[in-house]
Amino acid sequence: MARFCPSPTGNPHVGMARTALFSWAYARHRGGRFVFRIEDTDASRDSEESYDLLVDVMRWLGLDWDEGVEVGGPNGPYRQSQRMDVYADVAQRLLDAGLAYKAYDTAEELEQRRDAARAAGRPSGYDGLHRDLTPEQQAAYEAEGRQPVIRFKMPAKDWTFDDLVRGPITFGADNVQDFVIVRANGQPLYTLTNPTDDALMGITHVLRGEDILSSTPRQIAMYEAFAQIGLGHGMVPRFGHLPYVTGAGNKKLSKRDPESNLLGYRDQGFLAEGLLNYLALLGWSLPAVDGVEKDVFTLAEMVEAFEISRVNPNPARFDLKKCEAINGDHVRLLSDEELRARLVPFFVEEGLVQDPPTESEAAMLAAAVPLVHERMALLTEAVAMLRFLFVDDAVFTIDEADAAKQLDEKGLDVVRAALAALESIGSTVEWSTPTIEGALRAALIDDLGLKPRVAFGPVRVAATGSRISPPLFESLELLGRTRTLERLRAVL
RNA sequence: GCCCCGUUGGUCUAGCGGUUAUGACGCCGCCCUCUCAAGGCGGAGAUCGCCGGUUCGAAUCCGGUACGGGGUACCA
Repeated sequence: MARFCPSPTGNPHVGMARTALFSWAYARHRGGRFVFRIEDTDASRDSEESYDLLVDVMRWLGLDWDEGVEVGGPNGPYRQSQRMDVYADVAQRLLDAGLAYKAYDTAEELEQRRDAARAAGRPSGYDGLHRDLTPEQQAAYEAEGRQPVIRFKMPAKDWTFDDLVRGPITFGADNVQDFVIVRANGQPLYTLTNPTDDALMGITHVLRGEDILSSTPRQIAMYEAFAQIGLGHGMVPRFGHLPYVTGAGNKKLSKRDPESNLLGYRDQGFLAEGLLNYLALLGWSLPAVDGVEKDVFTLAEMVEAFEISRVNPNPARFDLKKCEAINGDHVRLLSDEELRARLVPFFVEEGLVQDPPTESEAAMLAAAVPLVHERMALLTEAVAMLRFLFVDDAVFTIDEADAAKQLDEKGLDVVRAALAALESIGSTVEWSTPTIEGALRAALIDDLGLKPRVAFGPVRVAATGSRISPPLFESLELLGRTRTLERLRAVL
C-alpha cells in the first residue's frame, strides 16, 4: 500500500509528478493499492484551485488511485481538512498516555535558547524544558495567558531505518528533539497528520521527497507511539526518499519556477506518456536486456520493471531538450488516428476548427496529420505547420523573414512559372500529389533547370506561408487547386 | 554551529573487484532529401570530486577530505 499526499499549494510541479509516478509505479508493480490523499491542514497556504489542479493533473497523467479524493474508499475522508476531529482525538490520546505534553515557551524564549545552543556547538532543536512541567507550573503559565503547543516526547535513543533508496540511515538521539504536533491555536501539524493518516490508512511504503528525509525519525517515533495507544496497524512503514529534480544551477525546482509547472507542459503540447517517460528517467532506468538499454518505454513497461532498488539517490537536472526528444518518440509511437484525436483540442484552441470539428475539418485533419506525424516533438508544432490549411485566405499571412528570403525577384519568377504550370492541371487531369509534382518538376526543374531546393522554396512560402512546412506536393493537394492558385497569385 | 543526503562526459544514465567506462539528449560531420523533421552512418566529449588505504587488480570495498544540496519552524 503506497500513497501520494501533496499539499494543495500553488501549481503542481514536476518534482511532485515524479514522486507520484514512482509511488504509483511501486504500488502497481507490487500489486498493492495506491492512495491519493490531500494534506490541506494549512488554511493560509492551501487553495481549492490548487486542489482542482492536482486532481486534474493526476487524471491527465493517468496515475489512477484505488482510494482517495474524488473516488472515496474505506478510510476516508481523504482531505485532511475534513479529518480534524481525528487528529484532535489522536493528540489527546498521546497526551493522556504521557507520550506528548504541553509546552508554553514563547517564540522569543525558544529563539534565545536555540541561539545559545548553537553558540555552544550543540544541536539547535527544542531543549525539552517544558517536558515535565507540574500541573501547578502549567496552571501558572496559563494564568499568564500563554497558549500551549503540544509537543511529542521523543524517546532518547538513536534512530536507524533502512531507506528504500539509500540504505541504512542513522540519526543520533541528540539530534532529534521533541517536536510540535499541534499549534497553540489547536491546529494539527503535518508531523501529526501525516503519520496518523498513514497509520489509519494502512500505508506500508512511503516514497517521498528527499526534503523530508530528516523528519523520518520523528515519524517512526510516532508510529511506535501509535502502537502503544492502539492506533492503526501498529507497524512502521518502509520509507524511500527520492532525490530532487533540479533546474538550472543546482537548486530544487520550486513551485514558482515556470519550468516546473506541470500543466504548462500539457499546454505546450507534451504527451502525458512522454513527460512521464522522461520523469521516470530522472533517477530510474529500465534494466538493460541483452546489454541493450532502452530509454523510451510505456507506463506499462515501467510498472512491469519498476524496482525501487534501482532508483538513484542523487539529484537530477531537468533537461527540457531531452524531455522534448522523448516526447517526440512517443508522438511517433501514436497511431495517426490517436494523434489526430490528441491534436483536436489544440486546433480548437487556436480557432482553426470548430468544437467539435465539422466533417470537412475532420477529413482535412485526417489527411493532414500523417504529413506532420514524424515532424514534431510537441503537439503544438502540428498546429504551426498545418495552420495554412485551415486559415481563411483573408487572414492567411506569410512569415516576413521567409518572404524576404524566398520571394525576391528570382523567387517570384519561380512562382510565376509554377503558377502557369499548375493552372494547366485540375481540368483535364486530377489535382493530386503526383500530377502536381509532375507539373512542377517539369516546369521548374526540367525547363528552367533549377535545383529542387531553389525551385520549391518560393512555392512553399507562397502557399504555406513558411519555409518550414509539410511535404510540398501533398500540401498543395490538400490546399486544393483554387486556394493554391489564389495564394500564388497573391504574392505576384 | 549541529545533523542528514549526494558526487561517472555539458545534462541524464549503465556499471556492483578485472570493460578500449554503457546508452540517451545535446553538439559536429556525412548520407537520404522539395523545406523541416524522421531515419542511417561516423565523430568530439568523462580516468569515474579529491587524498590515502585494502587488493595482483578499484568507478566499484574502507577511511578521510572538498564541494553541492537538504534539515535544524507553531511549512511540508
